[in-house]
Amino acid sequence: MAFDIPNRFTPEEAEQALFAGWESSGAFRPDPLAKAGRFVVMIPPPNVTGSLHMGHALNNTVQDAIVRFHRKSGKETLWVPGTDHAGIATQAVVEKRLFKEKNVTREQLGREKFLAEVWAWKEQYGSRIVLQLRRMGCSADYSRLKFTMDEDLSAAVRESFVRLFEQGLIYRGPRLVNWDCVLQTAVGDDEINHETRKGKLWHLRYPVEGVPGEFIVVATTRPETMLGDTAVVVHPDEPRWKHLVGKRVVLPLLDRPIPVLADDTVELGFGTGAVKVTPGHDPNDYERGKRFGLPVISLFTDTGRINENGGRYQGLSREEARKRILADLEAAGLLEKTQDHELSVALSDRSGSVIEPRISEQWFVNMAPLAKPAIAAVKNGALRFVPERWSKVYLDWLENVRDWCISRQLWWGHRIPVWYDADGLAVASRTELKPGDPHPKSGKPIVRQDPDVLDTWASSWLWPLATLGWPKQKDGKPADDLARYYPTQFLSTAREIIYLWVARMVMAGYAFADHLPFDQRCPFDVCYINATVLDGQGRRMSKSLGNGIDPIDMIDKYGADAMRVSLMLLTVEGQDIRFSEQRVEEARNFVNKFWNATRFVLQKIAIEDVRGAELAKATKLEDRWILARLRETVETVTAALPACRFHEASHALRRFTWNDFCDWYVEIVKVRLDPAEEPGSRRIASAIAVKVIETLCHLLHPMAPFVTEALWSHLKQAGFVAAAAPALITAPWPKADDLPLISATAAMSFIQSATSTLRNMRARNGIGESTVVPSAIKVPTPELERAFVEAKPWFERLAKTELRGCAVAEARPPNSDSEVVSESVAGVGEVYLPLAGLIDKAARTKELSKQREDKDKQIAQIDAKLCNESFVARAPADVVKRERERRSQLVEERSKVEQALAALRD
RNA sequence: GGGCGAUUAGCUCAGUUGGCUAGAGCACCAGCUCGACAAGCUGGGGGUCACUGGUUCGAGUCCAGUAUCGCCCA
Repeated sequence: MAFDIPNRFTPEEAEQALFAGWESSGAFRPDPLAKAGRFVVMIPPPNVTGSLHMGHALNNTVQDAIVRFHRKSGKETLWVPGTDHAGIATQAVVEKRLFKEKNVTREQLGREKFLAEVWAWKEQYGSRIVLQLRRMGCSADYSRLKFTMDEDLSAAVRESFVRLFEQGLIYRGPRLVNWDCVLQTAVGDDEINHETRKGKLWHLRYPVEGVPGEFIVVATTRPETMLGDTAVVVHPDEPRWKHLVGKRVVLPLLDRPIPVLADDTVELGFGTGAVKVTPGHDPNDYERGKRFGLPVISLFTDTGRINENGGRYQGLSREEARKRILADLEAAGLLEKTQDHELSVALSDRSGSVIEPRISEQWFVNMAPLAKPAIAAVKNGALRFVPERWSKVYLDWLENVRDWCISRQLWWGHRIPVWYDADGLAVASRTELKPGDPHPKSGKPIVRQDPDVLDTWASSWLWPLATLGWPKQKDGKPADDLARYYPTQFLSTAREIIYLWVARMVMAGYAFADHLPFDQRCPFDVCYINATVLDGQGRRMSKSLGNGIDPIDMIDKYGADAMRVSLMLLTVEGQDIRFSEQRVEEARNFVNKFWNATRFVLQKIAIEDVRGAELAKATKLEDRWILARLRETVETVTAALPACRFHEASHALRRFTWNDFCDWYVEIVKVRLDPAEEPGSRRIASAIAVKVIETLCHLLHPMAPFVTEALWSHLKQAGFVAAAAPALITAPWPKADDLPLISATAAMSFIQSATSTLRNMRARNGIGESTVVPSAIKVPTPELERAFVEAKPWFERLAKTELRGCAVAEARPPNSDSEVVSESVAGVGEVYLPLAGLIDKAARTKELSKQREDKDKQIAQIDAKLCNESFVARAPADVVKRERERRSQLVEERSKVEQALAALRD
């Protein structure tokens, strides 16, 4: 016994030490001596308040697999990790906590003290998600860990703002925004969830001016907004109302006359056919208002109460106002009817409150000029999406891009670098201005800084640039990392943020990476869009459903490798995946299978048993076969991994490891690994087993880094690994060409097939596995006759049989069961199992008759093709040839079945 | 309303440019403690490839339409 390792891989004991070993050896840092080019990846920075969910687990498994593959392929590899400050989410978390623990609001604390609290919170809890990435085994360069609120990244944000401001691409103005009345800030479209709710549709009567008793009826789901109506529009062809176009109606309760206008965007025949227009509180009406030049009335305060424009309703909340207004309308006889109605309600992602569209002063970026090069990048191939179809989503958004509201009425975030003098003249500045400093434009004293902060995306769109040091310069040249590692090669992310983040990063690349020629500024070559991880029943994982799976739980239970491998096995390009704990368990079983095969081999042999073996001189069938299969597997995985075909790579590895290596090769050579075996045979079998295992360590390493590193170190410790590399993580990726190109597939698959066939015959004749039975085989070719001479010992062992005869002319022994063995290349043969006892003739006759029927059917199908003149004339010659060969093989199979039937009758 | 995706075994899914008898894992049934592994081994059953047309010598694969489900945008 050369070496012993436990019979189970215990991730909980191994993972931490392996990870520490990688990190302390510097394996995660880029190797400037690497010769095969560079490979750089930016992590999509997770939210600093967050914790790892299955989406992160998948995305980071993908990145780590790709990164590890390229690192092992000899590239200078860098994966930059980090987190973003998630303005609104983080502020909400800290506010809630302060109120709960200290019963203070942020207003009571004041801006400075509150921000100190947020930083304290971040120091304490903000590293959680990064620690979780490390538990997954992510091989990012943690010495370069970045946070969007770091000083250097903040300087980048300020630089980008000032540049755009000076180019006139940033402006401030009143706009309809999504207002969160609880958090009292504008929120982005992406920070909103839409929910279908039951509500009501109220039909309101607006009296026509000067025509007592005549009304226009409008329908609304939000009657309280009527206080802000500035017009009523009807379709020009609407029979009920078209005669009123050009007249005015009197807005009830406020007695304000408003015009009746014709507008062909009103849906004809829908609802009452007339629409009230509230430009201050409805996005569609806002657009309408602009077209007609209507006044915009804002009705609500920051907290969602009716303001001074609401007359006697001032001070009421939205809910109270609705009740009072409906009661007052009803009393005045102006409420025609109330219907039940389903409507879509916009809710704030963070506070859960109903979003109020509201006019407010905000900062915007003029996006159209920035979008142009980002559109061109995809069209000219500088940027490629995988799967390709996502490029359409990207282009659709960019081609219809709207200006970006970048201001948020929050405290946590990058404060807008704009200062005002007493006249309100704004100036953007790279350096901090203080009250009293002269205004760079007017010379008058500065009186205040803009109170707002920037949208978090306004920092994350700079991520690939800012993490590498932009805009810092050294002697007029870009920072070292920026010059060396920008642009990157690969981005892996979720489809939800294709426009929020991906598109904006591309824009920022073209706008700001001015140390490079324009056409080289795209921040990454490939954008891989991940699958969505669904639960076992195909539902999204969500907190409210409680169906989420915590990846850390999976790691605790099954190990990081198992979780990663399960995701790799499930990840088919472009398809969503249904994930469940059972999948992790299956992957764990696979990891353990490989572990145990290695354990077995290492128990049997030592380095002395392998020395001097030359794989290229292997002559035995099983040796040549497994080396050929190994070579194929290296080729498959080496092609599939960098192309993000993770399912293909992982399945090829599982199939080869389990079904070829463990089930056949190891079983076949078990005896040859024994010290009693003839040394030459033992040496070559041992060397091949070690070669397969070592190669599999490399191939599996990107998806299962821990177990492969652990096994490889066992191999190394036992002296089996010659590589100079200190660890598998940086050891060179195997090359298919280093494996001998020899094959024995046809004969091997015939013998494998014969083995299975005999096992099957034993089972159906009720022969237990401990009984060795005699058998005979009729083989199709003299070549197989020879192959069997060599393979006989292991065939007998694997099929638990004593092979009495094996020849082309082998005769059927009397009173025997038989079965056809047919392999497309090797040909048709037959396995005989002489039975001492009785054969169930009736049952067997029935089975064989069914087989004969099947053969007849298949022959008839082929005949139909071959008799078809256009098939013979038009199908490619090799297809026709294959059909002819197949037919003769079937005829032979049929005649063997016929013979078996005849033998039964005797 | 517009766009995208899916529909193949009981379940989850593969299936290259159309071409051998449509595959895998799980589940199921039967057997196995054989000195790597019961997280295992051996054998087995199970499919009208959603439906209707079309193109083609040939369609799970290409085209059109229908149905159902899911996602995104407005």
